[in-house]
Amino acid sequence: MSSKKKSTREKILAASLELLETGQGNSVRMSDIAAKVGISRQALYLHFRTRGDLLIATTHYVDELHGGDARLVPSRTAKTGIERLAAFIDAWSDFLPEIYGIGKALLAMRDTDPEAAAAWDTRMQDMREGCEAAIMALDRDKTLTPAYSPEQATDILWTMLSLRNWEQLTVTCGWSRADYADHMKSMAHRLFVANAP
Amino acid sequence: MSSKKKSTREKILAASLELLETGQGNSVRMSDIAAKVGISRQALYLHFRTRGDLLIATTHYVDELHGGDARLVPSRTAKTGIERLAAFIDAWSDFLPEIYGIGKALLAMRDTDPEAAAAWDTRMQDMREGCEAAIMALDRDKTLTPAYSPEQATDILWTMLSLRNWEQLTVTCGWSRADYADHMKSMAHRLFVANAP
DNA sequence: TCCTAACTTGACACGGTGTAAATTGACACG
DNA sequence: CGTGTCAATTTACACCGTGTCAAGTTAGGA
Repeated sequence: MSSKKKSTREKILAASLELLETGQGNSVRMSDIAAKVGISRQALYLHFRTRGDLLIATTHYVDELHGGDARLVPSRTAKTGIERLAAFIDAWSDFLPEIYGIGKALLAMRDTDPEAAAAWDTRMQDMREGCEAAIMALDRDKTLTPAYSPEQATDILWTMLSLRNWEQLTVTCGWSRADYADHMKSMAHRLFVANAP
Repeated sequence: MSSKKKSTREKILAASLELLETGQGNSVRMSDIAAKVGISRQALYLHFRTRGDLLIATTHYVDELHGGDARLVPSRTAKTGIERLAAFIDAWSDFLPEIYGIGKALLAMRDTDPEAAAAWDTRMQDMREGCEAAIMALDRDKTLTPAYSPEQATDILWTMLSLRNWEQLTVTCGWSRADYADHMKSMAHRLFVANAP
């Protein structure tokens, strides 16, 4: 933003993101990133303690690039709970493809790197709050189905919207991004809105 | 079954399964399995070419133990599509916990081991056929919602019932197995049955 | 000019997988 | 009884990716 010539640190983050974005997930190696930046593998360790650190920093970089919270604003200004739910799903549908690669990488490290797991978990926890807010808005409007408690409904919505499900539906089942967004909204409506048509 | 003293191969498979069942997934090493059996790590390679092979063989071992297809029989004998859908979800809910560990391990190897990926994929493809059959039964009864095509409905049901979703709902959200089965049935009903109450 | 920070090269330790060769021990068969 | 075979053993090593370390280079600023 400020300086025209990017710092090495930024170049590393950009390269890391670019490699991750192709969906290679965990198979992106330190040497791949170094090669892409045009520096030695060891130089990466001058900027990031471990691979996990670099991946975590990359997620922050993504937030910075794409304005993180800002994109959820429309969902917060929605009038009804039903509109809020739809707006939230739309915003999330746009965001998901951008964090696909990095998410895959962090998820793959879950078992071995607690820090990476924590980084991903806080992100998903933030997202869960959005789910909860939408469900609560429905509840306030008395349009939440009595079939589930607000907490259960939040669990379900949160799970439905997971990165893995997005991957399965788009990559494996071949759904377009529009299909994904439309059907998720339709599903959420059928699942959570009382007396849905 | 036949011989009282298990062959080393069987002992290996049993040990592998037992370690995997604790949900450690990919972090189960060859040396762990060897130690559990009480043989040397290298001896494992006399029975299985690679770690991937061993994991794949372990999935077949699970099938053998738990009768694979047999448990889906009730769902095939259901009278109505609605009953069939519920019976299928019940059967799957019982099966899921048994393949959790091995599934996690195979999924973790997806990116690096094509054979392991293929082994898991065929399994999931079989399961998808069950989803499809249930959806088709609804369609035949004219009780499938017009909101989704049979294929889309199959995609959705298949995704809903994924191992990852089961993991998130039970492990992370703390649902009991009964909660899982009940809510999945309820969700499927709301999503797929026309004019669901 | 000299200092410093960033980066380089080269070497190495560690952990995990997989390969190879020589050895032991048990058991069956002629 | 010997002999062959088969399972399993030990030891040693190659490969790969991460992470560390030491010593040398280069560019820019005081």
